[in-house]
Amino acid sequence: MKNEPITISDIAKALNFSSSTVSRALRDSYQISEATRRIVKAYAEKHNYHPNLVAQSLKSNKSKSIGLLLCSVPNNFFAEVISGVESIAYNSGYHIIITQSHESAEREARNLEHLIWRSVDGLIVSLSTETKDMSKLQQIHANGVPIVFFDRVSDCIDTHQVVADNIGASYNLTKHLLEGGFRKIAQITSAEDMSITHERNEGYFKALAEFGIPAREDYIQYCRHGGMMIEEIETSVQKLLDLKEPPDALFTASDRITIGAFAFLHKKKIRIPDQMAIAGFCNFSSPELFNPSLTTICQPAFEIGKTAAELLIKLIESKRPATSFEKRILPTELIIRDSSVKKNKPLRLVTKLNK
Amino acid sequence: MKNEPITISDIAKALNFSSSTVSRALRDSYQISEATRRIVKAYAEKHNYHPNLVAQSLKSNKSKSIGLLLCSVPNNFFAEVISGVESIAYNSGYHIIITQSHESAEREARNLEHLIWRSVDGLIVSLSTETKDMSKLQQIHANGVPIVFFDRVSDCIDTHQVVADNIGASYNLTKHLLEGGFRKIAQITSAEDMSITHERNEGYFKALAEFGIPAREDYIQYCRHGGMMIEEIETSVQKLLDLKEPPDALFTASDRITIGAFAFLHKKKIRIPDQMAIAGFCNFSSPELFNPSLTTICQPAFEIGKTAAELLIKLIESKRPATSFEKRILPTELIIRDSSVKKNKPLRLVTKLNK
DNA sequence: ATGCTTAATTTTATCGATTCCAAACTAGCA
DNA sequence: TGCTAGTTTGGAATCGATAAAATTAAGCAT
Repeated sequence: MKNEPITISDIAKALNFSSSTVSRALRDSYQISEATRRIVKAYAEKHNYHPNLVAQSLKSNKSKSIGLLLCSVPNNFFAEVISGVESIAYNSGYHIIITQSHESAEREARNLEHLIWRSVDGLIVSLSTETKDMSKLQQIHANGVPIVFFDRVSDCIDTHQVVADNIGASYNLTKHLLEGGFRKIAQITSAEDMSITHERNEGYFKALAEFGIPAREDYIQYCRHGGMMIEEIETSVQKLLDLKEPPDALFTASDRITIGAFAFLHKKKIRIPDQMAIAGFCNFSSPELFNPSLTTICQPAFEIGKTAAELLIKLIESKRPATSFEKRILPTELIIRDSSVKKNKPLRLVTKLNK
Repeated sequence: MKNEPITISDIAKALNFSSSTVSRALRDSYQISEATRRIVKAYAEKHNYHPNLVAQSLKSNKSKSIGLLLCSVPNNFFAEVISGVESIAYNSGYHIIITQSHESAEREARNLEHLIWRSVDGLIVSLSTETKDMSKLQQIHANGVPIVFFDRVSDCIDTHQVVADNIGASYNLTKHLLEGGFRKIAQITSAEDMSITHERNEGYFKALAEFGIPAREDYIQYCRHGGMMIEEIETSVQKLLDLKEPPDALFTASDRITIGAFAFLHKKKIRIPDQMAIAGFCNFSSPELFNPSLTTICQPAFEIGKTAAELLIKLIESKRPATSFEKRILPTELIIRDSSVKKNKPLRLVTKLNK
């Protein structure tokens, strides 16, 4: 039961019209008689005609595809972002092309090139921890390819940004630890010069300042590779443990770092939260099942993906180039569990924090 | 610094050649003089020429893209599969188009249609739990689109299959429970008529039989939606708990079911493993951090993705249609942790099982 | 000088859809 | 009857790359 797709010229031949008439009829052009339109459409329907998207792309110079540049697919945060992007893109007739940088700037550049060859109509980008040189992305943007940043954003390019409320989230988490009686709160975070690192630092400092606690430089550990390699996380925790005055609580500022540090404390048989409390950003599933259950900040990853896709598609489809851009800041959720609450004062509550 | 991509005819005009000469020179055709070839290539290199893939697609009727049909991206197993597929596809010049069925047969059919309009060169498919009607897929296959199945496969179409060693894995896990002294082992598994369900049942029955233990029908709970909705998992566990003779161990036959059942036991304050042992398939990260640490079967998801992509690309690029197909069965890893070991006999070991 | 072979390049058609331009036909009106 | 305006359709070019067919140029033997 061969069923080769039929083309406009097949229809034209069959009905004895010219292909331009058929094309116009199918697209409801104003200059086609009602009768012709009906005949053509009926035939197309009956023979299951669908336009050849490749040919349309060539003609229109639009590929109806969106390039996604992110670190890693098997990472709950990014997987949910992808799902969010897909949900919007699918309904608007776009498909998405996913590339992974694995936190390598070089791989990121290659992926970018690849996506441009694929002639994507726009890009949704979360920068790698290594990225320093923004010139390639700037050039692409200058050439008219719309870009929307999410999560790890950059101000080097004037465009939309979609992020979680990083400042608010880390402020609230740090405050929660302070209110719980912890005073020596260390932070393990991503590479030093990323947007999310700055923002998460800001909230952390703000909460400390409010409690009159001076921020100690040796209480902040940066993971240059964002926790891609487990060693850098373990080294960071170990450094903190080895301090003359080790911290009593850890604020871990990314998914991988949270899990890695938690696992390392386990391995070292350090009692949580008695010897060391721990809480941090984490979109991994089921932190409530951990031992002890883990206090986390959960980012609205699906929403971030949806929002980024909506903004990008609007950019792509708008007649004239946009001139004003927005930074969408989405609320996070702090879920307090056992890992950050001293045993003598059991507490278990869920707070939803909006910016 | 506008930098519009240049085309073959741009080069042709600039160098005073015809476009076919340029095309052939770039493709190292035999009938082009060495001198011309060098001039053209130098110019192309200098002006950063890259062929327009859309035009190539239209001409060659190859899109250099692979359609991926799976349940859900934010699911560690599938996310790792995607990553594996991407790693191979990227190096072979293919890009992947991902669609999610969310376990809905109707959505699956729509996605399939969408992928065909996109004129993908081949499909990598894991069926939804709902899928009954294979006719659409069969028709697509009959029309010459190569397909490779993974995980949830079907024999309705004669093609390659890539799966984990489901029989071996569930045999080994059941045997482990039996050797640990458990005798009333229930299974919570996916929809009844899926390949993976059959295979996982087979291993479970085989181990029971070896120990002379009759399989009880009321000890097998099927989740029609594969655990998509948490209620069906909770209902299944509750039914087992409500039995006159409730089981003493649970074998959970999919990622979501494992996590869902574990969480439900937690919620019901059932002591694991004293009151109820639990162990099952799970590709989620860090089950060793759970309370108690969770015995799991981990599937080689990344490898499954890689293998499926390799087989598919071979099918796509082979001159004549393949006539013989293989079923690749990849080894799983059983990691025994506390959730399946009675307290009085502590044990902690890692076994790697090959088929 | 003529014919024949081979090498190098150009011309032209093609993939499928779209669109500019022109042609054909129908009404309406002086 | 003739002319204009409006409606409907066909022809041809286009997007960029490719390939079959045609052309040109050069080399060599008779």
